[in-house]
Amino acid sequence: MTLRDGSRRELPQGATIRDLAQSIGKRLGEATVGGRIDGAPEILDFRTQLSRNCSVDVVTADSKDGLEVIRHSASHIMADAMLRLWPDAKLAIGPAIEDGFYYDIDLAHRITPEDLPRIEEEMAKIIAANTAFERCRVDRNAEIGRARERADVYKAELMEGLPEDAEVTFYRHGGGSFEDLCRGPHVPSTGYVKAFKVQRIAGAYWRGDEKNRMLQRIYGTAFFNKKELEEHLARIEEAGKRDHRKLGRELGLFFLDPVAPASPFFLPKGTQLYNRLQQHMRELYRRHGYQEVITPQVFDVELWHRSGHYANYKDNMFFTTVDERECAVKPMNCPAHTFIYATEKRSYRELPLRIADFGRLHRYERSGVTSGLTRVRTFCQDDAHIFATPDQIQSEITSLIGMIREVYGLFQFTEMKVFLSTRPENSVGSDEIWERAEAGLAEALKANGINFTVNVGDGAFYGPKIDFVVSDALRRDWQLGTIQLDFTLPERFDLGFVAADGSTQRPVMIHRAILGSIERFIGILIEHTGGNFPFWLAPEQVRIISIADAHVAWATEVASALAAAGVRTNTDFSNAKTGAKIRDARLARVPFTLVVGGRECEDRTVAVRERPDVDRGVMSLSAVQELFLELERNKA
RNA sequence: GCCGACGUAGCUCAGCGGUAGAGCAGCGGUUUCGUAAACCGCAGGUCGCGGGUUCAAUUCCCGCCGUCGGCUCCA
Repeated sequence: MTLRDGSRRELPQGATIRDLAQSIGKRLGEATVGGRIDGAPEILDFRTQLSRNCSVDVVTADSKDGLEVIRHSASHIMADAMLRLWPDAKLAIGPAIEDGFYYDIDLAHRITPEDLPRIEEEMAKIIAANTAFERCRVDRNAEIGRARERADVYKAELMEGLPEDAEVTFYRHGGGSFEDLCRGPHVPSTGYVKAFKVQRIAGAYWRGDEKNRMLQRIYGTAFFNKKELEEHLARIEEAGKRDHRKLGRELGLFFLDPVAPASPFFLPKGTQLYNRLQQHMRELYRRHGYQEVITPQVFDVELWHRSGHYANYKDNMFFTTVDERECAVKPMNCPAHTFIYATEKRSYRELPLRIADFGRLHRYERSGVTSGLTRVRTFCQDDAHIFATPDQIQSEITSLIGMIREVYGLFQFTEMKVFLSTRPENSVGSDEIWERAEAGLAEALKANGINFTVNVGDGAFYGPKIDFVVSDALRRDWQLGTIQLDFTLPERFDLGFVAADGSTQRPVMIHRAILGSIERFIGILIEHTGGNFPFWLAPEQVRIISIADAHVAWATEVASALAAAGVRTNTDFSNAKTGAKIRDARLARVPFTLVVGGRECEDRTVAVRERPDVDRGVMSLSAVQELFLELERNKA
């Protein structure tokens, strides 16, 4: 066998992954929970027999892959615990997921939060017993019969979904007291699950289909050790503190009200942030050859029939009747931009034509899916449509990737994942057009040296897309930017340009957004920064605090000078104690606090304090002005 | 939309079949203070909305609306 590090080992015929690990060291043997053979993606059971001349990656409990095995085993243990508490429960599925695991069960008893500690107690007993996870091959048809007899419909259905000749395996623990249909792998024994928590209850449809019965889903998580579990739980708690809905209220940025469900009201501070972001994008547009337009809000429904939105998107649209004409509020800007394009006969010399629009969009979202700023019914995107010749696609996408990297870097989103989404079921356009578009995007990504994952069937109805997903400070993923290629709308709206040879040709449309929606981006930014926006974005950049009434005159002079220089300044001349005013400024996440007391009045200076807790010492008025202008210039 | 939980003062939360409470914020006053909360007082609520049960409902039941956690969907 060959090991990951390239070393080779000889083992007797029939040796398993674990034997191999044992032969290297006793501790490695014990830590082994599975393995990979010949670089295959699946993790195999540690009992898997090795064939001759294979290469093996040993998966140990403390690795990332091992964690997946631990979590999967924890989900079995949780299922066992629930069956002990409610013997009539029917098990559906229980996989390991990103941050833990879940198990879907069908149970007459409504599980309540009070039940969770009971489930944990049962699980602890099962783990303390430390019984082996045994793997057994079973006869598919016999097991389907057995499951049907017990009315174990979910397992029966799962097995029926497997091919006739599939190898069907069960995993047992507790000496056979619990068994479950499962491909595995699992840890050697229940005692390997050393740190777990049962977290919450949710509803979930069987097989994710809302036509099916709703099951009860119990979420939990497990880690290699207690310390990692604690860290994870602490991160969840920190995320709760940074929740943009909570900070949005505390910082006076925005609020929501039932009079307009899922439609945020932006307060003056939130609006400042909103406008500053837009202003930044406009600066970027100026450098990249974009032209901004303003387009209507409500259109005759005929437009949406023509664009394909009515057929493919009407469930997400708002309709209204005006002068007996049926109209729809725009959910996207693209059809309007085809009209902008078509106002003139276009020459190839004008292309690429880049049309940007901060138009307000409305999309009807089902009541259960809306959330804070991240999923709303009215929003605006940093939207633009690029009308280009087919051979300009590559260079436009390359330039877009550059813009995207620049913008995300500015907000310190350092990790970026890229997804290429292909043709969905509901779509318009010919196979040939789709193939060309998908290949075009893939090529452009490759040309830019970008690693990407393909999401089959996840494209927009008019074209394939590239999505850009960033990781925030708490390692949560958010989709921001998108680039969508569209050969269909230009056809539907019969757009053309005159080529160099005098022939009329069809342009391609590139739909693109970098921040995504401004609303959602603000929500993400609040959580990413915990409300500590960079100086250039902060709604209130500086707060000036007087120590006593005698200092108000000089403090006012400082405030006026800064305000005149364009710095967003507030004053706190209330009769509270200095400590209390400092505290208020901190809680408001104001980047700079200038304290003015007797000494400062005398020297005509200010005492500068920078968030989070840096004393910048005493500075002259001109020095702080220079500092702030510098920060603004550098977008720091 | 579906499953579950929740909805009490501007905010965070307590209470509970018998006239609704705290802290913070707000307002008035005292204090003029040097880097994370001075002190005293006042005011603030048809207990989400509608119906039902009851002598009596914020409390129990039903419906609706909204919020939260998920499912599905998605910028």
